Amino acid sequence: MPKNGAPTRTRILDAAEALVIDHGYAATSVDDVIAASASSKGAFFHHFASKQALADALVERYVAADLEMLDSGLAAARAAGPDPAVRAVAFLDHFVGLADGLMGEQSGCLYAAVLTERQLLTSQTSAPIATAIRAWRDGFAALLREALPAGSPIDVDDLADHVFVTFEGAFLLARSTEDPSHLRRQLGVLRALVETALAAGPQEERR
Amino acid sequence: MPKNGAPTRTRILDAAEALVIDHGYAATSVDDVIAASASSKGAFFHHFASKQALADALVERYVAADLEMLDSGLAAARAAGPDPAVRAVAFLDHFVGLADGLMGEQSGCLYAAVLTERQLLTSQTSAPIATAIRAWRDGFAALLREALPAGSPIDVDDLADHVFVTFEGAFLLARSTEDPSHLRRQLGVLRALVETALAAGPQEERR
DNA sequence: TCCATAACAGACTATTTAGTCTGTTTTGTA
DNA sequence: TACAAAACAGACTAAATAGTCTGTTATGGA
Repeated sequence: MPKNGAPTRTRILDAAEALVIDHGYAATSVDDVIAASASSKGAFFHHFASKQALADALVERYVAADLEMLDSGLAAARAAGPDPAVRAVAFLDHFVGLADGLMGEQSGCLYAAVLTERQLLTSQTSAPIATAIRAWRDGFAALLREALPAGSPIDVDDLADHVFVTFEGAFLLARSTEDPSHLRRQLGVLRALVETALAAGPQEERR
Repeated sequence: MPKNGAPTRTRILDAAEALVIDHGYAATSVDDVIAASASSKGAFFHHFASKQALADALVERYVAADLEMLDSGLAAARAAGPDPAVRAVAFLDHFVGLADGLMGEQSGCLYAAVLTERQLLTSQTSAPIATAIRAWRDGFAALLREALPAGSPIDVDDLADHVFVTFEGAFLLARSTEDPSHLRRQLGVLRALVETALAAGPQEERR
């Protein structure tokens, strides 16, 4: 029996992730997670010291996957050619293409669930999320810095943060309207707006 | 004593709103609300039949205030002059101006708290939120329809929804970074992007 | 001037919840 | 081939939680 506990741990994490994204952390009881993962009290507290430790592990795994998704976008941008504006738009296009697939699996984001509950904000559980947000900003800002016309009134870091803002806002919009296509549509809006902003010539040459 | 229970009811709603926005609905106990509002079990269940009924009243009041804020933006747009593009940008400018004030009072949005918990989504509590989102979309879309250049690839409804998306995304960003200025900054980004998109001539005349 | 009732106050209860504790079953390993 | 320990299984517990119930008090209308 003690050959390998990893599959059980993964089953618990999978069930907990789905439940927390859908119901929220406080509204998800340990017994709910146990039932959904077909495990037991013993199994749960063998793998996680507390419900808090589950939250930590959940966020850690989710952030790792998120950073991989960021990297795939940065790779797509580099593969789009040498032009900075084309690269920046390709970065956004990459996620427009992924959007429907992301919403198919589970129609929500763990970040939103964690960030709306103070008990998770104060307990270092959310610290990796702040790191991920920073990575998305820095990654896209590097692409934008070379692409934005000189004299643009738009702050590069703020525009880079707008990718995260669009993701999270679109997840909430999709939940309220029960229309999962909103993630793709909102990322498409951002793509179109950024493309126009990058196409606009240097501000001082506008007539 | 039974002169008027409205002040007590308001105190309970005020305390509950702050707690739910900060901690989430499930993480806020009725006893927490009672303590924060300096009332009692008797007072609470005299004014609200259940915790669920509190959530309903909370959302109803919040939506009413939100729709008033929308109207103030539409009024500001009309007051900005006859030019459709100027009006649309003035609408966004209005909220850029309000942003820091909104974050000062309480650094979060009830919508995000409600939309992340399934139990509130299934119980009609969140229905007024969907109505409010629709009102924001329709209100801003009407302004945009006249202002967007012919042949723009951007869907008017989706761009209109992006205001809600920016608000909610920015609230989450602000909570993660503990920097309340993000609401103003992200609304500023949206304003600048929309201004550029509206300034871009009709798509078929671009060279 | 009553007195029905709105507006509370607070003890009490049934259920839920996170976490504990005692066992049991397999292994990898000495 | 013992055997220490990982990997569970599940009964049990103390605290928290939503909601109830019995009072009490002060009005405003008949």
